[in-house]
Amino acid sequence: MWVLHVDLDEFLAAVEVLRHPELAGRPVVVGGRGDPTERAVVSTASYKAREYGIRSGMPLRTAVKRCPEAVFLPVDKPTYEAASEEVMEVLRSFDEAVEVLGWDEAFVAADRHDPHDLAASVRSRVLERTRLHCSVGIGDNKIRAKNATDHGKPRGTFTLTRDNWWAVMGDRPVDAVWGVGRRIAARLAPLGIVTVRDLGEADETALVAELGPTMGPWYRRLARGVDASPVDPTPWVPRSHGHEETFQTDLDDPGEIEAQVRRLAALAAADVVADGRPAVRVRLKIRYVPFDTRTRSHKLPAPTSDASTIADAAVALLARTDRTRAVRLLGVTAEMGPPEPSAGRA
DNA sequence: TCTGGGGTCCTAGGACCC
DNA sequence: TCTGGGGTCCTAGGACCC
Repeated sequence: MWVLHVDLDEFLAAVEVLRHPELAGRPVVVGGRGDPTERAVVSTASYKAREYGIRSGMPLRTAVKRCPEAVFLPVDKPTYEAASEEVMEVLRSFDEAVEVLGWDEAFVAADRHDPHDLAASVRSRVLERTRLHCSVGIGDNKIRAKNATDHGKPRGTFTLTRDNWWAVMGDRPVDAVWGVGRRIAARLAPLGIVTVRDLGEADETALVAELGPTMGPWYRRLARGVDASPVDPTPWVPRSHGHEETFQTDLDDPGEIEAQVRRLAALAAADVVADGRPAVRVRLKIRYVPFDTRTRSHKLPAPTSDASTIADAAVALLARTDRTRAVRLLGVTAEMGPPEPSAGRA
């Protein structure tokens, strides 16, 4: 039993190059509103831009310093969503389960003895029908397939199984594993856990002491590449809808802050209405200057899709924050109830 | 490297109840 | 009242991913 992890190469940049062919081979940076003087970060840098050290998550202002001649383009969500949907349709055209992970990646079940032909077919059919290149990780489970893709990029295929897991991953830093980030890596380092092998062979009680009874064993399993979960083709049901904004200029006027909270709440409420499931909780996020972030949340007395109820709840949360400090970011999120498997009693 | 915007999931502490 | 133990709900925050 095999799993493929399909990941588009430089996805946002590649989509932009399709409609601006003259940009092929140039350093292209997609992020924010496409203005490198603004507060925003890189969503995707083309491979050419990466040669200058530009990476996802980097401030645009840093990116433009590294490569002043790069082409900066705004994030065009509807276009990428449409391109993503085309790709996912191609993946579903193979008679296998497809689990979508994001705009540019998905797992595809490969229920056969040899998955390599399927991997090759996926890459060629995606290219033929969408003109987009992708890389494919082949694994004996989802975790190994996901980790394999990095080694296949760009435009390639790589196979990771229990047989070569330690040889390929063992000496890499712990945060090379999908699901282990810089924070966990920093907490593990003092325990002498630095490599993937260190984590996979770590004493479980030490991990439980540091990371808790659930997460400790979970991270150890990740580092061993152990995963029995199936490719799940169930359509995604969102748990929440939110909007947030980092302001180009910090906000210090309370009236303006409240107006912005209402604006963001209206956007979140519109998404809730479009989703067709009422909100049960409203969360306010506020990031003060220079960068410390607080959240306040409130369970609504009753589920609602009413925009003014949601906005009033967000403003009530704002009243529970420090209103004397300058504000860099505001966000409002509406959480829906858990997806209902069937119509229960009220 | 002066640090976006969309999300998900887990943990811990306090309130409250029996 | 010099106060046990278990369970659930709510809230805030942390960590991760693309």
